[in-house]
Amino acid sequence: MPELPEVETVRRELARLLKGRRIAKVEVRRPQVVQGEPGEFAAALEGRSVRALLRRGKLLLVELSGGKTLAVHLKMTGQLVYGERSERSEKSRVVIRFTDGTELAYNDQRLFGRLEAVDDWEAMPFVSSLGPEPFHLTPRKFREMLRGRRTRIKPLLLDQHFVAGIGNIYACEALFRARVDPAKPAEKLSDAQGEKLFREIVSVLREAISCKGSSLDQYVRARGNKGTYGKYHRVYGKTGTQCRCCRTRIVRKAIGGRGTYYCPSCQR
DNA sequence: AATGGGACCTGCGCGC
DNA sequence: TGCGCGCAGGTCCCAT
Repeated sequence: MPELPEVETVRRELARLLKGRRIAKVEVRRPQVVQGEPGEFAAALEGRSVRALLRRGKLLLVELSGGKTLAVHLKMTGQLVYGERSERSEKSRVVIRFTDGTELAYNDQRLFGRLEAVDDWEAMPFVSSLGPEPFHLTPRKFREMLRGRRTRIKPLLLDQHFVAGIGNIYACEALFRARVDPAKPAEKLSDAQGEKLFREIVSVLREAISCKGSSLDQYVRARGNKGTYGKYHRVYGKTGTQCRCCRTRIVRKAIGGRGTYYCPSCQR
């Protein structure tokens, strides 16, 4: 799923749905998706109430009473779905039941995602290694961050140590909109290109959030419904369709091992 | 420092 | 119809 816009959507929706609810019981059906001993994981959460929902990059944080936080990384196919007991599926790997009988299910087809109960989420190694949030940067700062970076721009955008929250879809879409070749070394972007790319990153992320994310395969919102940004994708998954600017066919090519969609004629 | 490959998993669509 | 292959929105770890 889940790049910044999808995680942010789930964060906003779960904030309304979960705040104030008290956890009665945590059922770990697949031990490998929780960090540490399942029994300890469950015990750390049970009896606590939901205070707030936060996000850092693609990591979702459920802040609980008594100083604990549930950290959730959805990776490729994780879902957090709130509802009634009957809404569980066979892909529900962890089920968190609240005292009123409603549930938060963690569903995951591929079992890559992780749930962890922590005391200090900001001290998590994953969190302290993250780059800045895109929304906290400016075009000028972003452009300066590209200086001296000889790596190709697209893998750099996907590097969470560089900037947090951008994934494969939004990297491709932002590069297309900025007309930047995904294989171009980052330091070779002109100042204008660097700033343009940053503005396109921010606008594509904002537009995707306002559409509640892109539901291509597994990603769903907090009540199980889909995000609609996929219909606005200009290149991602669009191999063979015509570029909206120049009619050249969009191609897919692996760059840094990841499928990359772009217009070979517009993007320079 | 940067890049490439494999690992972690399941399941879908495609070509033969 | 069935099978094998490639591919999938993420991240980590290792080798070069």
